[in-house]
Formats: sequence, structure tokens, C-alpha cells
Amino acid sequence: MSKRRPATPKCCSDLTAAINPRFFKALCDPTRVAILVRLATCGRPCTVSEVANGCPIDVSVVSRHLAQLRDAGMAAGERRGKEVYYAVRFSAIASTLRHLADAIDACCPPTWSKPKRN
Amino acid sequence: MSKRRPATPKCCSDLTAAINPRFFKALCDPTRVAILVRLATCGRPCTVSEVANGCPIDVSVVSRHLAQLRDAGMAAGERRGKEVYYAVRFSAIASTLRHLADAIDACCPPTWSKPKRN
DNA sequence: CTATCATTTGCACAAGGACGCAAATGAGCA
DNA sequence: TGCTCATTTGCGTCCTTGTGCAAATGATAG
Repeated sequence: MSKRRPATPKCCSDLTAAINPRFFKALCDPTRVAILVRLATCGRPCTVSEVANGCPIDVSVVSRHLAQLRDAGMAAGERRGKEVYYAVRFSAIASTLRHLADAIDACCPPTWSKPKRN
Repeated sequence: MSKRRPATPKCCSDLTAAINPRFFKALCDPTRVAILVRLATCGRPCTVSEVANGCPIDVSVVSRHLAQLRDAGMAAGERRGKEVYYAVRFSAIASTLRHLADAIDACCPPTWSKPKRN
């Protein structure tokens, strides 16, 4: 008599809300990921020039990538004088990922129902 | 006398390894995400036609998206007769996300060092 | 104010990805 | 074997996005 599972479990609407396109789009491009890792590896906030230094791509492109990471909530930019220091928002990224992981778990039925043959 | 943090913390190489481009590329496209959510909402393995039914896009496109989700490790496809049943790999997705979240945390220094002025 | 440096933005071009249609493949059935 | 249905794949097109160069903006020093 106890209902097993609603036809459309409410968890999945949460799932849609948990998937922020801008967030994952930011992780699509290998160059952008490399920039993010480089920023994380640095261990402290870095300027655009510092990040671009040694990279084969133009500074303007690095600036755009950093802005995109900022808009995605994965980095924070702070201007100090002429320079802008970017830092990885570690906890924000981790919490976003864990939030989605929880939403996924909530969507997963404990026992996977056998598909009915039609 | 105790060292605070190595110049290049080993955690960040883990970070690079934890970010699978194919995984996040799969979540870039809104249509693909919608298909994933639809598959999750269904609550059971669905055929390509079932997923495509009611969608404004062509079946072939849905098939391609599902294949991409499969290659990304987010879905599993199993052929039964003429049809192929796709299912969301909930635990695989969740564990991938949590693994990355852990790698991010490991990369984050407890006390964020003040940026040195150059 | 002018000069200089760091960063951002406008613009044009190239590369990559999504899409639809048609053809090919896989699998069951008469 | 021939037919039908479900899925996949090839191909051309369109749209998005990454990229470099040049110009504009922001900010400090002289």
C-alpha cells in the first residue's frame, strides 16, 4: 500500500536546478581547465600576466578565460592597482560538485526497477 | 622550521587527473543535459525512441547524445533485440563528482597565503 | 596632463559541435 | 530470403566558441 516511487520524482527537478550550464561549460575547454589548474597550482592569487606567462596563447585570451571562470563562480577577481588578482574559489567549486552529487543520489532509486517489455 | 607548502603541491596533479574533459563536455550542451534528466526522470532504462519521443529533435541526434553520455561514463547502453536500453549510471556520476570535489579540497590551502606584492 | 603598464573589449577568422536528412547496420519475423 | 522496425553512421550546413591582433579602458607614476 505504501507508494514506491512517484511517476516523476521531485528529485529530478532538483537535478535540473543543480546542473548549472555555465559551470560545466567552463570546464569544457582544455585550455580553460589548464588555466584553472595553473591558478590552483600557484597556491596564491595571481595576476592575468602571471597566468599567461609561459602560455602559448595570447594574454587577452587568458583574460577572457579567467573572466569566464569568474562568471562560472569558479574564480574570483580582485583589482589591486593596475593588476587584477584571480584566485580559485575552491570551496565554491567543491560545494557545487557535492550538491550535484547529492542530487544525483537522491534521484537514484535504491532498487533499480526491471524494465517492462512493451 | 616546518615547511608550509611545497611550491607545486602534489594535490594539483591529482586535480588534473580528476578533471575528465569528456565527462564535463557531456554536460555542456543543454539538450544533452535535458536528455540525461529525462532518462533519470523515467526511473528505468529507456530505449532511444522513448527518450526521443516528444522531443523536437531528430532521433539520430538523440542517439548521438546518448552515445556521448555513454562514452562519458554517465550512461550505460544495453541492446535487447531490436532496441537499445539506456540507463543513467547514477553512482558513477556521483562518485566522479565527489572525487573531483575531494581533489579540489586537497588542493585548497587551509589558510590562504597573502599575495606578495612584486 | 602625459606616459606607461595591465587588463579588457571589438572585430575578423578558424575550429569545433549540434543538427537534420538519408543511407547503412543490426535484429527479429514471415 | 525478404520485409520491417530500431538504431547508428556519413555528410553537408549552420551556429557557437576559441583565438589573435589592434584599439580602448583602468590605474599609477612622473
